[in-house]
Amino acid sequence: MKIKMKDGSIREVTFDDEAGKAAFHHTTAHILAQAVKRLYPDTKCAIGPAIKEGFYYDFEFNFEFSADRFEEIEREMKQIVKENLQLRHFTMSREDALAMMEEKGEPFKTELIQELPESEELSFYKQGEYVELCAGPHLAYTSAVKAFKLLSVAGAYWRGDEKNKMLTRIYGTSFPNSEMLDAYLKQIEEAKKRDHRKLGRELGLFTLLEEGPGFPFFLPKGMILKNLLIDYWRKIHTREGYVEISTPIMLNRQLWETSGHWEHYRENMYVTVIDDTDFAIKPMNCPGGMLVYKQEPHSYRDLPMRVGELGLIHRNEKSGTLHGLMRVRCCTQDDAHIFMTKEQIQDEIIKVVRLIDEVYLKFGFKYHVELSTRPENSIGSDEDWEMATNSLKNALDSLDLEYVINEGDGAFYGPKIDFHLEDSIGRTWQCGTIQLDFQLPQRFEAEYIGKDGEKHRPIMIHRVVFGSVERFMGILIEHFAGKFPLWLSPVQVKILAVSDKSVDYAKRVQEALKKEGVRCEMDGRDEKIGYKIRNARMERIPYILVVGEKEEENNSVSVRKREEGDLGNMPIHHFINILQEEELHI
RNA sequence: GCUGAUAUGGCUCAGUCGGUAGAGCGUCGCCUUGGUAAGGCGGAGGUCACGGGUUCGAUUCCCGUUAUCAGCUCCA
Repeated sequence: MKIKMKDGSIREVTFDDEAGKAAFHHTTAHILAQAVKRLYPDTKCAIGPAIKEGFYYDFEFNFEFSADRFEEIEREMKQIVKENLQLRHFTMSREDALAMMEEKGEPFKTELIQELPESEELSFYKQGEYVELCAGPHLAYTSAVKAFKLLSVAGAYWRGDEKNKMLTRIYGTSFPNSEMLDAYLKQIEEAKKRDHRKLGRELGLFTLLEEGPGFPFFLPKGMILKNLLIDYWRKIHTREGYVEISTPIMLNRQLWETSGHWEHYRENMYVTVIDDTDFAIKPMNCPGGMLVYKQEPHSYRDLPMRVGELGLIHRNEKSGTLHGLMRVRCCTQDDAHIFMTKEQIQDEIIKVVRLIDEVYLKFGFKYHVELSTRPENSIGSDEDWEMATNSLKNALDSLDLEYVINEGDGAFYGPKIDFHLEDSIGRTWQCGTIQLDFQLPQRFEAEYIGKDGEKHRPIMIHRVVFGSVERFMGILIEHFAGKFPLWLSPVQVKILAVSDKSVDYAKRVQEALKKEGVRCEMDGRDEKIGYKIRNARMERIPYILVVGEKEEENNSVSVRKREEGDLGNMPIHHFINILQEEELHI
């Protein structure tokens, strides 16, 4: 297909090219806006870009808009596609453009034009009666958009600022043919089946109740999973030279004033009063960690000190942001604070990046990295911020890691490297983070004695690998669709007795497996074997053992593997070997 | 927090244009002793999220609250 560039040139692209796909979606957004203007002429148009899997367009309607109107709009869009309008590019002077948008009554467009550089000729695209301020590129004709669908409607702030008016955003997607559209819609449906909230209920992992919005309850099987993740975490952190501490959940106001949280994070903190003194439930572990560091004097020989803490933190997150285990009000951070000298910064950051990479690789996660720089609401000197930011940059560069820069998104005390993981429908969630902090050691007057016998100020890294155990579990559940690797499965083996004649034998098999540390359950219910298999399959158990009179005769088990199906009959010890070869425990 | 939508047994959902509700799965009991994805019969289980209002009467209509869902803003 052909697309028209801003300079008037024509390029041949395909839907598989990022640029081609974006132009395709973007053109569909224009078709949507044109249809909306035809149907509801008083509607104001804001912006309508292409996004990863489609497009959206923000409108201001003068009536209450709902998805009931999608059908009507889609019909008009089909008409526009059928009309096969040519998309024509042209430029206009600023004055003419302003006059035109004034005349058309498009205040958002007027605002956009006013902010574009004065000298520049403004780029427009026109299809039929519809004209749009737009840098393009676009498809040459509307008829190329053979298949599209409006997907959802939601509010969105004008220019992404919550102080601005809220507009109505319509999301949709489009493809060169209806087969591709159907395949996409089907894929979305499939992905929804992996939603950790749904699987969490089905597999009995966790629950969220109205009694505690954002405060998850972990059920026995979810607790096994959580504890296994923590076991793994402890194992690798011990190997990497970390020690572990635990600090109180609640500490007095004075501490939070010292750390700066009282001033910078107050609205997210739960506060209570004890003996007339304000106490805050910790939203972060660092101040407690600082107090531990200060318990005794330190020598440069002690550094770097890597101090881990699986800290239970509470944050008053806005109600509309809560999302299953991904966004909660109470979670366990797999935190650690590393105290070190300036010379050790680079090395330590590299070590942490490598550790995070190792862990994500272990689970087969794809991730992307962002470097977040100084925010507006920050503390500390320009020099410190520059040095901290450069240290992070240098570490990433020396590891040859790709990253994007997230301007102004750092913590109030320092810049950070963030690791983002994808959920089942492609939303990304920040998990691991490495934050460099010069401020807290100063505020707490942390010290170490140098080689020169003088007192020096250590530098601090805050870092998490999982991020929060809860969010990581959410990602994990969706990534594996509940089919966890053997070592992580809450139930590794389920033994099914063919009939109640074999229940005693099934129990003996269970005992034998338990001796090897296998987490196994036995289903001795008065049900047919096909039914029990179906049940165990739906529970995503890695190995199912069918045992009946035949097996009892020769002390064997019939093995059914989650991914491969029936493996046939074998002696119990042979089955145990199979488990051990597959990584039964970490 | 904002915009919109939703809230009916443990789960997934019907339903009532206003006259206090139904299915499948699950659960319990009985029958069945069954060999690799659902055997049969029967029983129990619901203040229709919560609080107001309108009405002779509200699960149904209206208002408010809470929670959930999608997105925005914010964030691990």
